[in-house]
Amino acid sequence: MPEDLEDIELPRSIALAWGIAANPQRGPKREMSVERIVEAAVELADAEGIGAVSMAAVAKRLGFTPMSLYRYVTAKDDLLLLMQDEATGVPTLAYRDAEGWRAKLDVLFREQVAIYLRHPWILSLPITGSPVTPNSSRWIEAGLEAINGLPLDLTDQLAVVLAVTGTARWQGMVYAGYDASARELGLTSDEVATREQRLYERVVDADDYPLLRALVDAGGFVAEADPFRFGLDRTLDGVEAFVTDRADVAPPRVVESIDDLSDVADEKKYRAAVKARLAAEKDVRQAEKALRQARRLEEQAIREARG
Amino acid sequence: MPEDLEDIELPRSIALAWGIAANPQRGPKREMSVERIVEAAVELADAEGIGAVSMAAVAKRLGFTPMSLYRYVTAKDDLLLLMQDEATGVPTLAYRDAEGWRAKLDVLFREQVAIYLRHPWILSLPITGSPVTPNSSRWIEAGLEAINGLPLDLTDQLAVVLAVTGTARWQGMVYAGYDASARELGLTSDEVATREQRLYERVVDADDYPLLRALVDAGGFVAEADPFRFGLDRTLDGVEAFVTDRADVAPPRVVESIDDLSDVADEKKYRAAVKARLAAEKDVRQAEKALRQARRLEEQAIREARG
DNA sequence: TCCTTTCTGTGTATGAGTGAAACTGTTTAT
DNA sequence: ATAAACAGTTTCACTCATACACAGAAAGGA
Repeated sequence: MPEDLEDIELPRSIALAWGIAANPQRGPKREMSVERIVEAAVELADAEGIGAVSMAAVAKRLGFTPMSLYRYVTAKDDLLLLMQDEATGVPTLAYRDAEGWRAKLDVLFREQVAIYLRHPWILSLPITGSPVTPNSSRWIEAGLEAINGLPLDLTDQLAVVLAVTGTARWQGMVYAGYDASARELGLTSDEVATREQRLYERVVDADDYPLLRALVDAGGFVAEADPFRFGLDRTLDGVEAFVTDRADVAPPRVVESIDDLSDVADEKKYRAAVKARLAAEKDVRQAEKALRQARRLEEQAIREARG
Repeated sequence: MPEDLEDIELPRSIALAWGIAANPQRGPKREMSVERIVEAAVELADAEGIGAVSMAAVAKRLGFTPMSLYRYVTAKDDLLLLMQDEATGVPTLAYRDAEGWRAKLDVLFREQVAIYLRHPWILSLPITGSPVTPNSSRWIEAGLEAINGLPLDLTDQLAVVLAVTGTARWQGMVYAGYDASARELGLTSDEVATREQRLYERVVDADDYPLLRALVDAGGFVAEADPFRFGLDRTLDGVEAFVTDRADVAPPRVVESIDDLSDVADEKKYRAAVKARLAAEKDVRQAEKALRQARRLEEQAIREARG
């Protein structure tokens, strides 16, 4: 590891995001502020897309000349990072009211997707590792809180949070893509899906793509089912199975339990309670699964009775 | 649904991608070709990033003037779509040799990640729904083939394929982001991770982000574990559990079986299905009740352990 | 009080990008 | 043979990020 890694200069953009950048003491009064600039840029991006965000356009919206912005932001990339953090915002507290880690993660997931739909341009910004910004960090924190207490070691916890984030981002990309096409073509989202279905029908032949062709013929791209819902549910199923397996071996790690619970007599009772809860959650999942299956069978029976 | 959706004009870019664009009959011989242009553009993007891909730069690489490209490609966006399809390529046949659907999906997953690392600029192109291009379609086809025979209906099959694709894309984004930072800063990937770790250490405080801070202190961002591996494994676990549950009831659906569904009208079966569904709903309610009880017990145990 | 330093917002300039339109010369169908 | 269709070029109008020099404003030190 080289020397300079041990004491890194904070990049100006990150310092700005955390509000710990040095502010000038002398000179004329500032007429703008980083916050106002970022706000204006976000409004612009929301309204007309990220392509409309030029230094000149942002400055014009604020009533200043383009170059004046560079007194606040060192480069456009800085501005984009700050925009990302601003638009990402923080999770609401709704996830705390949700019962169980699955429901909590689900709330966080849906809020993230909603954000990507509200600010789709976030998805077109270049990613550089995980953004070390305050609001992004809050989402990670919330995700960790949602699964806190599960018998997962720290890297696995991060992996679960990342999986949810990634799924949200993926769904956001696809849906925002539909929205963008819709706006561009002047159609509704459904019509765009229909259009895509038609394109596939026109272009995918059964010789080269037998399975895809079957899927297209069955109307797979205009189905009302939400494929991302399914994917996330399976992922969480997998996590659930994983922690249920480990609940027997590894003790659950609640954040307070790190120092509080280890030396208490009732720890055994506590562990048993957690295990019971996990088992109960699994029971619920299984019962719900059985219910879904029963519903499918019923629908199939209806079709058969009609046909 | 509007009229024009019923018979859509193929967008020129998509027609080009499928090689079914009308070629001119008269006039001077063409000196270039769409393929050569796309190839040159991809080479440029691989070498110097998508930012280096300007019409002028591509033309220069081919020894022509910038405007000449517009005889082959209607706009830069077209070129970008074609580049994406070209760089995406097709899956190798390795997945066919893998045993079992999980291994097959895993091969496809890793190949996709590798592609994103080889052509990271793909990830910065705007997504418009799913790209209706030949190579993208081949990946979907391969994914469907990998899970063909599992007791999943078509929309769920698509959901599984999409989940794997999304995870690959997500991993690609994060890793390519690290690569990009590494190149930009002249560091190795490990050093970039260390740098990020240091930034988090500097900036995340334990009051606002207790769990994230604990993760950072434990070196969670320089851990050698692969969080994406974990996520994908859990997702596939979930899919496996899902199909195992359904295997008892639903017959496996191979592609040929699509049209020989039972067309028997059976009212008795339908009534039984409804009854089963009602029973299942009751089970869910009971399981949820037990879960609530278990949660209460757990909270009580926590309080006792603390007090 | 006055001067120096530091900072603000502005004006101007540069190099690079997309792409429209008009132009010259070539090939093919009729 | 002739006209239509086309290839590649040239020129032009526009937008963009940002470097640099400037005039004036605020604060600190003499």
